[in-house]
Parts: sequence; structure tokens; C-alpha cells
Amino acid sequence: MGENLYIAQAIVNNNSLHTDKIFDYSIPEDLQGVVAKGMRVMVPFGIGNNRLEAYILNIKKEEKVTYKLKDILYPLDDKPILTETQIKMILWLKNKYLCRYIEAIHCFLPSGIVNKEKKIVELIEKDWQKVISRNSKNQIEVLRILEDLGGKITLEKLFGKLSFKNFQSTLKILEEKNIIKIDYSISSRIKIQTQQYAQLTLKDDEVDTTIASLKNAKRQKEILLFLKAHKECAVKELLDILKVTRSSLNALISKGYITIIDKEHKRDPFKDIVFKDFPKLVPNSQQKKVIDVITNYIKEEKAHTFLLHGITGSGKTEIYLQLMEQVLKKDKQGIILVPEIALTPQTVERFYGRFGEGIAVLHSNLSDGERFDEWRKITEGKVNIAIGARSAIFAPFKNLGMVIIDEEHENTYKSEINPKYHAIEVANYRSKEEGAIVVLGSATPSIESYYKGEQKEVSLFTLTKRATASDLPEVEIIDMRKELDNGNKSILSHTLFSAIQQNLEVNKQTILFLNRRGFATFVSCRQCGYVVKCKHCDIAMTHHKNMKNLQCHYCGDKIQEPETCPSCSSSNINYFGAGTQRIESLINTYFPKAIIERMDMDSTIVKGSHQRILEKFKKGKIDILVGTQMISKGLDFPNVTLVGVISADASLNLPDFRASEKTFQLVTQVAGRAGRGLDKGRVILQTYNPEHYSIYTAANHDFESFYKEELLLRKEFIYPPFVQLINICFTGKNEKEVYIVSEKITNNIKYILQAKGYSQYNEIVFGPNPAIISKINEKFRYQILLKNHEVPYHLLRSIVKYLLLDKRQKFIPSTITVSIDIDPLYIM
DNA sequence: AGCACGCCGACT
DNA sequence: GTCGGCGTGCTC
Repeated sequence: MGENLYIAQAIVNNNSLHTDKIFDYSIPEDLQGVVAKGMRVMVPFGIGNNRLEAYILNIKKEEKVTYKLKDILYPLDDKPILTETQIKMILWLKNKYLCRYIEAIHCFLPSGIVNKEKKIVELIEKDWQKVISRNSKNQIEVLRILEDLGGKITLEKLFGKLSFKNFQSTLKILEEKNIIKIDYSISSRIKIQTQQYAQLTLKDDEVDTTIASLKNAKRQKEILLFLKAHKECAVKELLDILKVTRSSLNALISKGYITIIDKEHKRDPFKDIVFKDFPKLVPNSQQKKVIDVITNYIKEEKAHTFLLHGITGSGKTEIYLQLMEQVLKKDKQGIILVPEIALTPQTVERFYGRFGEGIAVLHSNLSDGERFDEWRKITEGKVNIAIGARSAIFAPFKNLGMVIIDEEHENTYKSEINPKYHAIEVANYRSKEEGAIVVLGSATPSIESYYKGEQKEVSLFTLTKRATASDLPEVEIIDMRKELDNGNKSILSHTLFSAIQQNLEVNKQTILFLNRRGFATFVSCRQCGYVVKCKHCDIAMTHHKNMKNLQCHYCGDKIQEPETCPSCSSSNINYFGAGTQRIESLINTYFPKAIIERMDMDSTIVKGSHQRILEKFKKGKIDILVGTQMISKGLDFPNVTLVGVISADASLNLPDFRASEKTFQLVTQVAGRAGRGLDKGRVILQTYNPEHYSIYTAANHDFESFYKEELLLRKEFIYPPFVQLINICFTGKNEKEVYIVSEKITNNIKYILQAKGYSQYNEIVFGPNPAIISKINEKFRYQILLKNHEVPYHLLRSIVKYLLLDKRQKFIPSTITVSIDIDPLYIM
């Protein structure tokens, strides 16, 4: 016939490395012009022609094909759910972060939108006992279960009940014997909620005559009058407002005067919250300069990145708000990223307070349905602003004007699951592709971002004035070694103790900060130095006092708290350092009259407990708040005049090249919690390393000095921003095998480097080494670290891609998992 | 991953 | 001869 063949190039929704490629499907004639690029379709896949959802990335025309192609079954969307821009970005993500297509695709879609055709198993031969031989144990088991559960269940459910794994052949035999039937049923986890609306079918001039004709039907007249005035109304509301019953309405419906239509009803997660108006503030001179400069870029639609380095309280949020106003004026949309939305309610409140409705909020604990609704508000153009955590960077705006990333140094902007993207990288990409600007803000910028500022790659603004007149708090460093010399074995120095006491006397609030949940509460023997570690994960176990046990925070294993040292039997075993719980109970005994509350991962498991504690604190119903990182962010309480940092060192001793940076950031952020009001704040910093630069520069609020010092070290030891890193982690149950595979890959990388003329590979490839956490959940972990030291970065990446993706089957047995992290934040 | 195929041992 | 366990290899 010589007719053209339309071929859809699609990615199947199958979370496997082996199917991570583009599959071609022919588009049957009746679907030509119906299915398009960016749509989801159902396709048959594999030998069993299992039905899978597939995402069409491209459609091409070919005259003939020499290979067999299967037909698309049917479309799942009536219009594309992925735009051209997004498809391009999917390819970029895959290539940059070396993830799978499907993982990149999932960034753009709300979870739960995925359709699956479930297999339904149905019993059709009731008298099966006559046909099946007594020996076929497995077949009998399947049929019994089917019978018990009503003769029709999903394959999944059946599989869950079976005592054997290999059910496929059993089912096939039963199907062939016509005893069971296997069918498909489509299921989507999300349903669009609809609400009934009443509408008039009469024309305006008909209404009055109709009303007159109704005579005695008083209620019906009221309804018609109401609808004449309001055009349409939700049935629920109509009945509520007019105090009429459904029967009156039904009468009108049966007479044909009114119709009921289903209208989509969007769930609103913030419906119960009233936001106070947040009026525009007059910017100070520094703020105004920033706003003016960036506004020009917005007006000219120039892609560019800005870094706002502003001390806490320098009014960055007001800058964000005024820039957003400019973006909206250009009919463009904006994204605001915050580290974690539950911890930064003030940012959300201010945006709502300034712009009212028209904002989509992408919470971390939205339900699938709520998330879907927020996503639809964006795709349908109903909102122009999206606020959310990391994943909101993928908000599907059509005309993006600006991305704001607040607290840009935060770790939460780097994804820990594939694709392991960094929100700043994605923002910069979108900026260039979509002509938007990026605004990064932080009181303690990351070394990488600040370095880019110095290199003029991004425009740097420094804000030194606090927007409100309050001064930065004074920070005192307490040398805990001297405390010990003076006979104070307590975890509170004399200075901090008396400061808390004074603060309580004048009815001011105190925040006590501890570096990590139970990070320091490892159990150690003073006699032999033995540290109790998890036998599965090789990390120190954490003491949980109220449970009287030790827990591993990686695998969750629990053991009884030991009374003597498991190694030398000495009774001199000690609970070292202190977790938040221990501090809480200690403070309780020191200050029995004070109201003390703890805020950490354990005390905020229950949904909404953050807000509850913070609300209580805001109202002044808590005297002392003890907490972890969680309390270091964004809290702005004027009555807090004292911040105590119990031990500034815990994060300093982490085995990571960013340990100093993290310590500086934490101490600075926490110190910024004091003195937000009219009273001067006081910060007391307890440490065993008072001479460490990250401690004293943080105490002096001196980012510049810290940066200079840190940058020297980064340069000397060849770390980012001077090189880029790639971390490859191999995981498996057999330690020897994991080691051998990772060593083989290491040698291959070195071999290729040498062949390409880079013989100094010992400065490029490090490892394989056991990961710092060398064992998680009975699985051993080895890693290779790559640095692009005097070797092109793209060469390193293409080597990794070649060995671990393209030729994966050749090098990696299926018992080993490989995880690739491009530009890792932690190497653990 | 998910499925079928094919080889082999157990059991009638 | 039949059934079921397990290893292997492919998926448009």
C-alpha cells in the first residue's frame, strides 16, 4: 500500500533497569491523530503481553519497518500530560543524573496518577474438584483461596495468600482447562471529586411565567428565584441556604426546569486556615536596590541567577514578595522553594497574606488526592504561584518567570532518590530553557553558591541591615574542657545554667539546641572504650531512655540497654553525650517550675504536632524549647532572648568534607533565633573546639572569614567547588562479591582513563572503600568516589554511564545494586 | 521487574 | 507420564 506507518516511541512504566529504554509501538489507524506526544497510553508488553502504562516521548513516521511492532491498545489521556518542554527536560535529567527514564518522568507527575491494569482471577468452573487430580497441590490451593474469597479476586491478593511463589504456570494450566479466567481491570488511585450543581434550564424571561404557574409550591418558587439570581449553585449549599428539602428540588427537576450537573470539586488542604492580610512593606535602601536590579531582569525576561546573602532578619521574604509581584505583572508564574513546608509556615502565610488565593501549596504530607488537585490547579492555569519543598521545582507552569529558593544551602534541596537532582541545578536549567530568573537566598550560603558569586557566574547581593531595628545577638563561646577542669561534669556550663535561670526570672523564652536526634547518645565503656554498635549496620546505637533500649537509626534494630560493658564486663559503661530526651529530663530536674517542651523527630511523628508545639511556644506557654535541627529554621519569636547550643561539635566530627560548613550553618541559624524582638538576644555556645574556625566565625557572625578559610581547605584537599564528585555505591548481601564487583569497576575506570591518556588516575578514582555506614540491613556497602581532577568531567561521566548503564549486564550481577550519585552532598 | 521456556527431579 | 522448582533470557 505504501502507506506511512505511525510509530510511537514510548517509555513503559516498569521500574526495571532492563526495560529502561525507548520502545516502539505502532499506532493503529483508529488512534492516529488521537494519541500524541506526551500522552499516556496502555500497551502490551513482554512475552505475556502484560498491559502497562507507557509515556509517549515521540511520534515518528516510517514507510516500512523490518521488525515486528505491537499496537498501542488505547490512550489514557485525552490531551498530553507532558509538554514538549518537559519531555526535553526528562532527557536532560536522565543524562545528567544517570537515572532511568521512568524516574525522570515521575518528577513531573503527582504520585498516584499512574494507572495499572490489574489482573483479576475469576473461578468459572464450580465443579473443579471433579477435574483436578488430588496430586496438584498448588492448583487446589489456588482454587480453594478463590472459592473462599468469593470466586473473583485480584492477582495481587491471590499471590499474597499463596504459600508458593511459582504461581504463573499453575494459573496457566487452570486457565487452559477453563477452570479460571484471567481478566484485566483498570485502576487509578485518584478519583476526581465531583459535586452536584443545580442549573436553570429555563430562559430568563420564562422564569417569571413559570413561577406564576407554580401557585402553591412556595419552596419551588424560592428555588427558581434564587437560581435566577445566582445562575447556578451547589445543591448542598442551595438546600442549606434556602432551608428547603431535596424533594422540592426533585419536583423541579422532574418538571424539567432545572438540571443537575456534576462539577469537579477541588479539595483544599488550607480551607480551614484563615490567613491574615500581609500588607506591602516599604523596603529599606538595601532591599530596594536588590528589587530594582532584579526587576529589570524580570521585565526583560532575561535568564539569570541571583544570590541574596542576607543575615537572618534582613527582610529577604519581603524582597521575594515584591519580585513575585513583578513576575505576576508580566503574566508569568513563580515557584518558591522552602526546605520543608511544615517548618516554614511563616513563608506560606506571608505569600497567602500578600497574594490571597491563587497559590498552590505542595506539602510533604498532602494525600495523593490533595497533591493531584494542587498539580491540576497549576496545569489548568488556575494559580500563578506554587510554594513547596524540593519537588515543587517541577511545577508544570507554562510561562515560568521566577524560581525562588529560600535557605538555598539546605540539604533537603538535593534528592536522595533517583533522579538525585539538586533543586538549584534544575532551577538553573529551567531558567535557561524557559527564560526565567532564579533567586537564591540564605544567611549562610553554600560554599558552592558563594563561589559562583565570586566568579560572577551568579550575581551576588549582600544584605547587612536587619529589616527590623533589632541587633544581631551576642554569642559567647564556652570551652567545655575548662568546665570539666573546674569540676563541672554536667552537660550544662555554669554560664548557660545561670543564663537560663535569669531568663526564667524575667519571663523570657529559651531555646536549647542539640545537633541531632540522639546523635551523641552513644553508649561507650570508659574502661575499654568499646562503643555499642548495631550488628547489622555498623553504626553507633542510640539510647532511648523511655524505652530502656538502644536503637539503630538505620535499620531500626533494638536491644536492651546493657548494664555492663559487653566487651570487658566493666560496670563503668556510660551514656555519652546527650540526646534531646536526656536534655529535656535534665532541664526538668534543674528547673522544675519551668514548662519544657521537646521538638525532634520523635515528638513530631503525629501529623500537625509541629504546628501545635510552635503555636504553644508562640503564645508563650512554653518556657524552654529543647530541639534538634528542626528548630533552627525560620522560627521568628520575639520573646526568645536566649539560645543555648549544648554541643556545637557533634556535626564537626562527622566524617565528611562538608562537616565544617554544616557546623557553621547550624550554629549561625540557631543563633539567629535569639533577639528577634526588641530585647537583645544572647547566645551561649558550648564546645570542645573553641579554636575551630567554623565555631568562632559563626560566633562572630562572620561568613566572609569562614568562607575564605573553608575555601582554602577545599582547594588544598581538592574538593568542590574546585572539582565535581561522582559517588558510586555498590550494595549486596555477600560482602566478598560486593567488594569484587566494585573493584572490577574501579579497575575498569582506571583502565579506560589510562587508555584516554590520563595516567594519574590515583588522583581521580578513590576506592573501592567500605561506605562510612558499611552495612545497612544486612547489606554490605562499598563505594567509589570520582573527582574530575585534571580530567574532563564529561569523560568521567561517560565512563560511568558506559560501565554501569549501557554495559550494566556485563559487569554487574543481579545480586548487586548500584547507586550513582552525581554531585553528592554526603558520602556516607 | 515479570513472564515463559526448558531442564530436571519427585511422585504416581 | 505429570507436576512443580529453578535458572536463563527477552521485552518494541
